[in-house]
Amino acid sequence: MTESKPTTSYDVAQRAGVSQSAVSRCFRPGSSISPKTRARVLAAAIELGYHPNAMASGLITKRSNLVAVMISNLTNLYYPEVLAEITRRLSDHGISVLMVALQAESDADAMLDQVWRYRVDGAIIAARLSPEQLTYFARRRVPVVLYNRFGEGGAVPSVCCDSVGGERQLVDQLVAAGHSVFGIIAGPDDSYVSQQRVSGAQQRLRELGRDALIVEGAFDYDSGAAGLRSLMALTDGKLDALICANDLMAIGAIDCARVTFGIDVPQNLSIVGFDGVAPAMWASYRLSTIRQPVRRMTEAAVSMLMERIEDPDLPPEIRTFSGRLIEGASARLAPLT
Amino acid sequence: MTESKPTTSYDVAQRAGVSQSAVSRCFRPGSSISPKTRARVLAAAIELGYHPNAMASGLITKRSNLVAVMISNLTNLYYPEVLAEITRRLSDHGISVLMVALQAESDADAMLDQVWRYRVDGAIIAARLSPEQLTYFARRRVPVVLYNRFGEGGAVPSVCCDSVGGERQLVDQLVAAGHSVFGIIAGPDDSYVSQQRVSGAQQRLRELGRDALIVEGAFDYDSGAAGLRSLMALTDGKLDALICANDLMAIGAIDCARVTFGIDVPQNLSIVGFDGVAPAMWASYRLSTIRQPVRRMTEAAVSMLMERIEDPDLPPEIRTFSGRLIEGASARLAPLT
DNA sequence: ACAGATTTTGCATGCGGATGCAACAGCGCA
DNA sequence: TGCGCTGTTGCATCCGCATGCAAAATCTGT
Repeated sequence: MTESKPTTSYDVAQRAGVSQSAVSRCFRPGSSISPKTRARVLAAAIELGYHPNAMASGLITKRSNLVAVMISNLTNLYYPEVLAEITRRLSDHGISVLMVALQAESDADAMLDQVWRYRVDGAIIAARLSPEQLTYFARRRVPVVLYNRFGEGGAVPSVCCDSVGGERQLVDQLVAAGHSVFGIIAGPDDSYVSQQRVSGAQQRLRELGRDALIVEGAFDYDSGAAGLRSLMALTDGKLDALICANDLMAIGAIDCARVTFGIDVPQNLSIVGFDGVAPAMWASYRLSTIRQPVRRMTEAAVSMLMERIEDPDLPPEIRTFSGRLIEGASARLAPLT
Repeated sequence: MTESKPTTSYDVAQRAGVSQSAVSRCFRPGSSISPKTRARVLAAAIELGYHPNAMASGLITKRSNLVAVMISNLTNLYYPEVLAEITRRLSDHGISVLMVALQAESDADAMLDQVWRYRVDGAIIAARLSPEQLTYFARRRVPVVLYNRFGEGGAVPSVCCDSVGGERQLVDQLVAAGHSVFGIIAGPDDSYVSQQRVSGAQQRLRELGRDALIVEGAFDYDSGAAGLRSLMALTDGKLDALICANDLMAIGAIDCARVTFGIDVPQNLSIVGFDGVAPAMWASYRLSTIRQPVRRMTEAAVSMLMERIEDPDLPPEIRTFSGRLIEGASARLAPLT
């Protein structure tokens, strides 16, 4: 019962009494094949457990039906959901995912080597790549969609959540609720997402005549706690409203506020985040945050990519989605009148 | 600057003034090639931006250098870490990951079709597959390593965390600390992991002359809360010690205990989990749990798989790793004397 | 029933690279 | 200088499937 040699289209052809071409055409939609032969071939294929060899067909069609999904920090709580969604949607298009998990930025080149070797049809990138690395995709005419990031001068198709708008909303409501001493915990300073969110918040605060102290974090739990400690020191304990560049840091900050400082959140300190990850909804936190519309964003990313795989000459396009404010219970918010 | 046609080994050969074979040998370790030609070829390759076509080489060597990583519920908090580790380790072996995210069990067959088409060299499976589906791997002689699950009668190589031992440890310490009314929130009843953990705990409780009420959950936050409510009702509020089949449910239970019932954890109710996910360490929870040694387990999974890719006739083997008890602060524990 | 219009089918070839084999170069030593 | 030996190189071929083209089969209408 141990079939040693994988079956080829020739085996199936022989079994069905047709030519190899006929077998090939059965598995290629749009080819001219009569229903009768088709049935015979399919029967033989099932009987022999035949599955077309994607490498052989890719070699000749120049379509691998592979898309690289590049994600930097998978442990970010936010990305697993994105990954799952993207994978599912791509497979609806008959496309498989070549997973690329970047650890350090340093190994991006080594990982890209893999990507080139497999002649992926496209890539969805939620990782920090250098402009040169992005240029390579263009040079090789491999369509790319960036996820929550922009390419140089908007020259690369992107799907983004409107960070600026989201932060403005948060700031508006924090200000309207009467907060006075604002702090911001940013992400790593080389992160687009962080830059967007921080400058969005900062700008709106200025417009409303407020100011904020900013400390840098690393998008993780610990740096939320550390950030809060810094800000408490800097403000002499008067910190009133804390804006975190993502949920994970907000959660870290909430815990730190309660445990380390014994502060009541949101009574004495309002904390807001960004992303809308699952733990943000947990009863201990009920984080006030902006939830990214992951479904719609992944749907857009995948369809934009597919369009560009069909027609590589489509112009770049940036689709921005508004997040939804989750009121939560970690901040005193008031609608801006 | 837009290179329309991807460069082939022939292009490189011509540029370097050698034969195509020479180019091929430069990229295939162990081939006989002189340092001089090698240097010339590599220079030409870089100049032309050449990367060997993995589909073409896979076609002839019958090695795709792809491994399928199949994961069912990526949103499980535990798996992203596993995925990241596995991906990293595989890429150290020059192997890329074909990501397969199962949503419903129903679409496993459709996903497997992709796996067969790409002629993956092996698979690491952290998803529920039917015995027949596993048999297909064997029939096609595709090595497989199961992650935290077993095949029929131990016939498939597996890497597991010692659920039974871990649960025994937890139970021992709970009993030693004087708890009396035990409850267990299990996972879905078709989950191996859940079966192991629950029966491990249950068995040890019996050995120590105790008993436990069991309710079923779904491994997620909400079912932790729901499970606690059920158990509180069943025990008339006398529940004393709660054993959850994973951390996520334990976290849900803790929140529910505090918020819904106003119970002090661990003063009036001890709650323990299993896995050691990141949120379990957060200050709001400080969950008492068993941490799976993810590093060692993924390392084992990858090396077992690689060995079997080299030699498909290696006998199946099951490697079990002990988890480490994290004392946390969600349960009153006492070392068993 | 037959010419013409329309599928359906098989043949032959090529995608890009790996590899056995034979030809070849370089080297040491007598 | 010449012989044998080790180490390189090129040639030809094949991996499994897709596809243009021409031949064969089927259908159409009269």
